[in-house]
Amino acid sequence: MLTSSENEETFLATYNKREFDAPLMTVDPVLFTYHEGLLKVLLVKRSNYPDKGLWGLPGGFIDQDNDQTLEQTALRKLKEKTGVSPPYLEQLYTVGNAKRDKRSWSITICYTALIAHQICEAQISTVIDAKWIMLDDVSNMTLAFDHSHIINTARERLKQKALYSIVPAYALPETFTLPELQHLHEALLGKSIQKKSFRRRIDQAELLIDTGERRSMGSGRPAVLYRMKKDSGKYTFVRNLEN
Amino acid sequence: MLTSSENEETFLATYNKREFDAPLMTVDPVLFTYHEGLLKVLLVKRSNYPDKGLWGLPGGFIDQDNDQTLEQTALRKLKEKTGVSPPYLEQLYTVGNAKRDKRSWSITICYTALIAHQICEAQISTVIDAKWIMLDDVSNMTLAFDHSHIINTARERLKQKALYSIVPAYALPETFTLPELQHLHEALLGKSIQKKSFRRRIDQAELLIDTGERRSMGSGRPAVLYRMKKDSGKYTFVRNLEN
DNA sequence: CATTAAATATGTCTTTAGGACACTATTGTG
DNA sequence: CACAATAGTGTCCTAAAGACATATTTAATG
Repeated sequence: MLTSSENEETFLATYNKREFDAPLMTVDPVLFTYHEGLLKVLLVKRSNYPDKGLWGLPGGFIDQDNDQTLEQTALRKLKEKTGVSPPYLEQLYTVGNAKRDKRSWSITICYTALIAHQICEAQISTVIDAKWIMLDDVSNMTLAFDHSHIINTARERLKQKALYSIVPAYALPETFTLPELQHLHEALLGKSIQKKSFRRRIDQAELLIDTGERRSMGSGRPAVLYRMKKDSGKYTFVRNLEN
Repeated sequence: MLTSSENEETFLATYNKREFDAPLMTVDPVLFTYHEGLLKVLLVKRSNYPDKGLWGLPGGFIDQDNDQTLEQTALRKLKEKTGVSPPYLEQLYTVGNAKRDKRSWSITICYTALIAHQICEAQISTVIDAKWIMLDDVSNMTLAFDHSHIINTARERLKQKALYSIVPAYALPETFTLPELQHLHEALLGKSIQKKSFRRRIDQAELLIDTGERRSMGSGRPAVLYRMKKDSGKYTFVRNLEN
């Protein structure tokens, strides 16, 4: 196909013949948050064929008239459900094959997104078709399409990031304490971290700003509240080799 | 769209109306090799509208009748040009926006691929529309679409991999020497590496098999030929933190 | 055949940074 | 005021990379 078209008119004539079997094209963001010591992911209940009634990712089709980029599609779909745009959005990977959707060949571009629970709590609690689901419960649910697999991949990638960056901090409120961040990392890694090592690495990388304020969690010494240096665009706190 | 379709028939009726403006969908592999101390990338001369006559990536449209997955599309396109399937193929990222192709909204799923130069030298030299281009020359060329940017991204990702893995070794023949591998890594990183550190890390990770053979490059002590442990599926040679 | 040049390979000391864990600091509570 | 609970630090140990000198093995040369 398209072997002999040499100008736009010829191309369009040829291409339109192909469109009858153009693949399904969607964008699927995996939005994580961290609240009350638990990792959660945003799911929505499907109202259409196929897999109607099942829970799945808050994705959808690209709106070619209004979305200029794939990221805009991801943000638009998230805003529909949460009311806001997440501060962190990064492309995860793209799945495309003939089997994942019973309708036809199907492609979805997946994103990992992070947001503070408090920012969208109000909006989400008003709609009945969107919910935060504990990540540990997701493995026991039957989700639409291959969304379980996509969520696992996103979680695995976020786990890797927890080893060398403070990207997970975007799942926390704007200000947060180091113990909070450490617990989030421990939840992602599935094991405890040496407090001293964790703090040392973050200190040396100069990724956080001391707000001067403190927060007390009941009894015990209050923890210092930090804020991310967002201007730097730098998240990693382990050295590069061979520098 | 698709808000009220509840079964396959309704869906198809609705979906077919959308197809007139379905986005363009392509797969674009960036195939690297390393030969005579130089990094090279495979480019093909476009024979069709748009950007006819410009060089670009050896990509193309998904063949829904024959490709079962996106990887199969990538491999098929590479095989058309090189005659073989590369031993390393990994998804890079997906670009999708309204501007990258003058025809319409366009999406391309990009892959990084690596292959030994000798394996496809014969086939490539027979066709006039495919060529190995030195990576350093690519920045001075005007390529089709946003292919320059895609190649830069692929190179940057491969550079990162050179810091902690021996994935670049797939750009070498099946057996290779450690000095060869080091020079390849140095070409990717753009600076010299401490020989001892490099060898120590690779030794400890046990990623290579000593073939027992040696290869002499003119004068000087011959270097031991190694082969990758392919069964292990393990490429990284730096420790994980918090293990 | 001895010497040298060139390349591969290793020995070893230094430096850096994370692991372990004891210790100090600051709060609320009975 | 003692004590529990949580936050944060001091310090020694260990692992691994950096730096660089040294040894090894080959081809080339006179």
